[in-house]
Formats: sequence, structure tokens, C-alpha cells
Amino acid sequence: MFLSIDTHDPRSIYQQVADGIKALIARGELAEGAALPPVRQLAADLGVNLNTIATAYRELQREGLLTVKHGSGAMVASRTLRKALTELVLAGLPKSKILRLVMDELRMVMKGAR
Amino acid sequence: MFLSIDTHDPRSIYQQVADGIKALIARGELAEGAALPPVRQLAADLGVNLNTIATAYRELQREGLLTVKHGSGAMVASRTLRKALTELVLAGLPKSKILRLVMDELRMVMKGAR
Amino acid sequence: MFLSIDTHDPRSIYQQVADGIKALIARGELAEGAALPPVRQLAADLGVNLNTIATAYRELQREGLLTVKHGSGAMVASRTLRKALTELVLAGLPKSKILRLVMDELRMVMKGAR
Amino acid sequence: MFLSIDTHDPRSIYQQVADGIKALIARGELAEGAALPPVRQLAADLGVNLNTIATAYRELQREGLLTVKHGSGAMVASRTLRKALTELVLAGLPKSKILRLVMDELRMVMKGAR
DNA sequence: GTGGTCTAGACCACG
DNA sequence: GTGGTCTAGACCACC
Repeated sequence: MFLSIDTHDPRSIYQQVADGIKALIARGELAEGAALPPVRQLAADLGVNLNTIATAYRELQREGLLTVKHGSGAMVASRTLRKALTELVLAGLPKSKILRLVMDELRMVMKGAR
Repeated sequence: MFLSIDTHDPRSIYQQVADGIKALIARGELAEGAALPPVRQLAADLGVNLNTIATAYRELQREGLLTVKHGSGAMVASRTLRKALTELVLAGLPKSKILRLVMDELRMVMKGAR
Repeated sequence: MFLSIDTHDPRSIYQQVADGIKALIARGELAEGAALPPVRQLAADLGVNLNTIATAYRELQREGLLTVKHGSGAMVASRTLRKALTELVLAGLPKSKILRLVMDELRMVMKGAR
Repeated sequence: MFLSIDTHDPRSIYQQVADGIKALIARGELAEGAALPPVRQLAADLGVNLNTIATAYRELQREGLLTVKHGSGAMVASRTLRKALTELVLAGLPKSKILRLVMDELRMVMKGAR
């Protein structure tokens, strides 16, 4: 991940980090589903505090760009996936049916990908 | 479902049924995720044999337009969903990670739909 | 604006105009914040004297239904806005704090409306 | 302000504080426009760290329940005010006209309150 | 005076 | 291992 921090930038550090990650996602350099570096590692790489990165990740999660899970890191959320699921939810499908669809599609897609 | 069968049509009946359903899906009259009538019911409605409909459904399933499950009928597949899942599979994500993403996004989407 | 004057109406003309505008506001045809036609234009449209319209506008302003300003015409007052401001005044907030609240909320509202 | 922290509560402290303030607002014990205690003071009162309270305030601000301003503290936002301003913005009024309305209404309201 | 942010270091919860 | 939170204390920016 190529992120840089500019101490002359009027934005706060965590904001620069959040904006930087947003830009990477927007440019496709961080693909949907890609894993982000652990908070501690990125903090070390950038030479900033762990909490600063955690704040950036939290902001991105709040905006729905990141999927963060305790114990297994953060990954870039999939807008396409969200769009598809939103369609199905709005169509009134119960969660169980949606999951069935997902499992079926996934099985078919992974078979094709062998 | 508005499907009609023309005995003068050179196409076989199951093909007419399959093509008719494709057209309904293409026109959006059968939305992604929508349930199709049970094989027996559609056969009765159209006055054709049960196996004819089953063959049509099988063809549509083979083409990926339908998701068919023993005991719970057929439903229109979601192209958007497939596209999203394909992206993630091609990105090299293991099934487990993809399912985590799906669950996370689904939770977020359903929360917003309250 | 659809206003009509009836010379057989026992009410005075300015009263008919004022009542007519009140009715337009009540029916929502003149929304809160909407601009009213200039005094001269409305007078010409209705074929009455300029002062008659001015009197009607003054009455509506006195009743708090219109906000009139030298040089920039009249507009329909916002009952909701007045209610909100009244609340804050009664809560003892000084004008400066209220204006700060207004500016903050306005900034937030206009951002969301982008 | 009556807030209490329960160390046995599974929610994080900042979440308890944020929820507590939300409840106070919902019950009307913190009126619209009311000032909240300074971050440092509330932190001292509750015996927690300054940052913990700051996090709670930030969350409430993000949700639009608080108006926070550098150097002059936090106050409860006015939902009524926001609703009124939203109406006017959606009606297409430019910021300048809206502010004129506000000033006019405010002048009228404060005169009545004398 | 006010809130905003950052750091260093700690402990917890999750998997 | 991962992120989440809290603390203590610092400095900055705004008014």
C-alpha cells in the first residue's frame, strides 16, 4: 500500500490515511475484497500511532467502504455485492432465500473458475 | 406469468417455454430473485406435460438464468450477484472470506432497510 | 397566483386579496419560503390600485404569514421555522447562539442536499 | 447531567455515555439548544478519560444530535430547526434568502418574547 | 476557555 | 494473530 503522510497537510493524519485509502479503492489499486494491512503494521510503516490508523479504519467502516472483523482484519467492501444484495432485499426476499441464491451462484461461479 | 404456446411454431414446446421465460426476465417482468411457478402448476396452466416444463427449467438453469432447488422451486438468478461473486472469486478470495463479506454486507443492507 | 376579485363581495378588496393569499398558503399552493409577486405586478394583474395590494401584504405581514423586506419583495413565512426559533428563544438562548445553531444546521442540511 | 457508567455493562464506556445523552435528549431532560458540559468536566465527573467523552461527543455529532464548535462547546441540536431549514432548502431557496427569513422570524419572535 | 488530535502503552474480545 | 477500547498526558486550533 502506497500511502504517505504530509505533516504540512492541514488535514489530520487519520484523515489523510482515510482519504488515501479511499483514493486507492477508487483507483482500483485496492480491489474489492482485498485485505488491508493490520492496524499495527500500517501504523508502524507510516510511523504513526496505532490509534491513528484505527480511527481511519473506523471512519472507512462507518462509510461502508471497509468490512472490519474482530480477529481477522479489514477488507475492502464490495459495492457490486452490496448493490446485488440490496436489490434482492428490496425485492422482499427473506435472508434465507438470499443466502440460498448466494450459495447457488457461488457454487456455479467457483466451478467455472476451476 | 404470461406464457403462450403456439403449436404452429417450429420450435419445440419446451423451447417456447424457455424462450418465453427468458423474454419475461429480459423485460424485467420477472425480477431477479423472483420465484417461478412450480413445474406441475405451470404444466397444468399451459396444458402440457410436466416433463416439458421440467426440461425448460433445466435448460434455463444450465444457462444460469434460474436457480433450481429440490423441494423449494425455482427462482430467477441475479446477474448482479453473480457478477459480484465472480469478481471476488477471480480476486482469489476463498469461499469462507466471500461468505463473510456476504454476511457483513447483508447485515448492513438489511439494517438500512428497516 | 390565482386570485380573483368580486365587486359584489361585501368584503373590501384588500381583504379579499389578503384572504385569497391566506387560502393559497393554507392549501399549500404557496409553499413556505415562496416569493409573492411584487406589489405593482399583482396590482396590475388584478386591475386594482397599488396601495390596495400593499395594504393586503401589510395585513398578512402583521399576522406573521408574510415576511416583507424593502427592495426584495415578500415571501411566505415558515411556521415551522418560527416554531423552532420560538422554542430556542423560550429556552433562553441568546440570539448569537441561535444564529450559530442555524448556521450549523443549515450547513449540514445543504451538504446533505448536494 | 445524570449519567452513570456501569463497568458490568457489555457496552463500551463511550457508548454508554453516548446512549445516556441520547436518552436524556429523548426524554427532554436535555432540551434543544441546551449546552453540554465540557469534555474535560464530564470526563472528570464520570472518572473517565477525556478521550472517552470526546469519542462519545463525536459519535453524537456524527448522528446530528449535537452541534459541536471548536472553542465554544457542544449543544443539543434542534430537530425542529433542521426540519424547517430542510423544507426551505428543498424548496430551492438560496442560503441568503433562508438567512433573511431566519433573521426576520427571529426578530419577530424575540420581540414577542420581551 | 473550548474541542481535536496524537502518542505510548496497556488490556480486552474475538477467532 | 486480529481490531476495540481506555488511559495519561501532550500539543494544537479556535474564540
